[in-house]
Amino acid sequence: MADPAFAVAAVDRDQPYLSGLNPEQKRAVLATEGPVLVLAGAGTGKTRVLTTRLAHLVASGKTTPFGLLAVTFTNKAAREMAERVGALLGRPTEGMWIGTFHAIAARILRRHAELVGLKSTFTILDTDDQIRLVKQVLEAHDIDEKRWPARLVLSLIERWKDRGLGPDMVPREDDQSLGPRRVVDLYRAYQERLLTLNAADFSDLLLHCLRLFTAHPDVLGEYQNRFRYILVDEYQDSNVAQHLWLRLLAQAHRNLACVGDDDQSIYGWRGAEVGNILRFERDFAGAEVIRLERNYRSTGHILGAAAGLIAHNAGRLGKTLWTEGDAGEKVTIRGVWDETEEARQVGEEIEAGHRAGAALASFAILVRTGAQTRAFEERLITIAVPYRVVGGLRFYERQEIRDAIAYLRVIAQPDDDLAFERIYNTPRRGLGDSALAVLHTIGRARVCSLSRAAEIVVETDELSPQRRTSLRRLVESFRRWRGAAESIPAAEVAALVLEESGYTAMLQADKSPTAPGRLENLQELVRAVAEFARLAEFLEHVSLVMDAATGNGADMVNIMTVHGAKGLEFHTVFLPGWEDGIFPHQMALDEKGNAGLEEERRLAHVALTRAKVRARLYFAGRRLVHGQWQTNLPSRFLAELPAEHVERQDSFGQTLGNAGRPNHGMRRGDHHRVIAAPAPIAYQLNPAADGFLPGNRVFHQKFGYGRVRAAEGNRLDIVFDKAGEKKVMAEFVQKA
DNA sequence: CCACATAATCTTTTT
DNA sequence: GATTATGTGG
Repeated sequence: MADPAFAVAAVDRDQPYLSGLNPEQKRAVLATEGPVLVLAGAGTGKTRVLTTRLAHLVASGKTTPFGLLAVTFTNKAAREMAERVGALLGRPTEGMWIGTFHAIAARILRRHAELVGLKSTFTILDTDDQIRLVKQVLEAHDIDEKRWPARLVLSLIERWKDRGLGPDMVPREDDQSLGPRRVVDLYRAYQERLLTLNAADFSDLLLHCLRLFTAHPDVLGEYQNRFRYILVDEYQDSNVAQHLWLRLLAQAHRNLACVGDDDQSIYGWRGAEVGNILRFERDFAGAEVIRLERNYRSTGHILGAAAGLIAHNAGRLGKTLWTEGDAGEKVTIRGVWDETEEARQVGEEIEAGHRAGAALASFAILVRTGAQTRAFEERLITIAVPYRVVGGLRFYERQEIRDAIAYLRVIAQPDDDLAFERIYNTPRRGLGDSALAVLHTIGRARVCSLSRAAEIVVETDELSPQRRTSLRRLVESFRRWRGAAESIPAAEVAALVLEESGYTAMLQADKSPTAPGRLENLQELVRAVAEFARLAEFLEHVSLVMDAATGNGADMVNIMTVHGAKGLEFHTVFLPGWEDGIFPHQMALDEKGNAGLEEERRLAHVALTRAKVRARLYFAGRRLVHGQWQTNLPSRFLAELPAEHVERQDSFGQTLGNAGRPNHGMRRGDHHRVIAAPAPIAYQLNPAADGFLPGNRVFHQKFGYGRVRAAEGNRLDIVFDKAGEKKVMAEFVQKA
């Protein structure tokens, strides 16, 4: 069964790729059969183990690349893994499935979409689309958005989805009432809407897969047989749905290796379930557990500080990182007056280090929240030190990029109403809410997309002449662009669309300082499209590979959130804002109590272990938050760092011991007592749309009374008493 | 329907 | 402080 070429490699008993691995790492590579859990602490060579293991499975002839599935959380991790495995094997990883949970689930789903009620061309929605969809659902159910913001409702829905629960599986006690409705009702409506839009959100990729696998054992069997060996990275970040998905896929061969670190689980707010990793041995009977504890990254003091901190968490699997390296410098703590001083001190140290010959890229400033980057950016600009903000505003999330993509989506997927709504009046073409309402009415009546409704309505007199002309131009443009998409390369289509839609012209006319940058971004988008032959392929890439061009190799200081820094390492790490309320963040404390605090502590642990040689912690006495001064106490985490590994370096001399300080977190959002609103006054459609005959007297909301001259299906030719002859949809008139 | 002004809410982290 | 919802006048 194995490819002979690989069998030859298996004869090579040397297995040179194993050299240089420590005993535990080697065990993790060679334990190929049965369930395996590799607990890999920070800096213990996890990636190396993962890639070597994959290479070993192939080189030893246990399977061909075809039988391998490697799952990661980020696209970056997937790319790196593919590259490194390819390098180890000396050949491309063709046939091997390496990708994120979502990308792999999408790939499977595209093949069997019909079995779950989707067309294989389904669109993958981003958060923006999701919010707009929830808003529509809220509106349709007449729920006050002030009391129940779309974001909140969506997060409730997402939490269920993360747990693998469809609308019919939600336990009643988990549901909440929103006045006349329950959240589950909205969830159900939301899912129905997604199906009619032929769309899936991110979580759906997995949920639909789960349904597919359970309802169609033959399909499941196909994948079970194929994937002889399954490998999962960052297992501590997996949610319940992902866990179920893996379990189904691994059932046949039971060769499932999960690599992770419970101490680095920092995505609980996104539905990640630490329990997955804590329960692994119970879920997969006979699992072998391997601990990687030897750290190759950080000095002794840094590891000691991190270990002392994380020891305050209960419910760990327990690992102790150790190193043979030097103790190095102690971790420093500095109290500063405010965030300006904080930024100034960091800036000075970077400048001094750089003068002494250190590369700028060896410095990282890791913040708890994105808003904290500003002070540092301002400071670094002032002292002319180049920096990059990693993961800030991502390329594909910029407004102009999403607009452009929305155009492409409507071309490739005429049913994509959300994309259509986004751009049908961008740039301005005199089409507002009222015109949109007409399209919606037709869309509902005819069970068709807005795009299609637009095509229909321009043949009638439903809209005022200016608006009809405007809409007709748009409809004709889309027709033309769709034709073009058949014959010319995708990138040319994109360029054509931006030009002909007037989008480029709109930005050129825009005098705001951001406009030139936006135009450049659009050019970059066209370049990105050029890497794909077909528009659909590009769109798939966009929705799944949301990470932007990672800053080129230029020598710059790195500024990013701690979340964004996971998996990275730097010589010197600055950790500002270690204050209660900031880090740990108040919201984490308020919403999830002790569990939230523990997750924050793991986050702090991740932050510290990014440093190879030097870690500098800061806390400020006061700080401008939302334009208001806020005074904070030093983070309780500071007091948890073992004294022998840290050094105070300021003259404030405040004590850091503040353990046991009660947390009187204020609860936000007092959303009880929802007032029942009256039923909506819906525009009543004439249910008997057909059946109009020439000569019938009819009444129209806008045009008044008239007489049918000709009828063709739903399209009527009516001579109105006052308004004259008009073409009108039957849905809009009543028999008089 | 659009442009401009004012008001409110926001920021925890992201595939 | 900045983005976004709402209101007013053309």
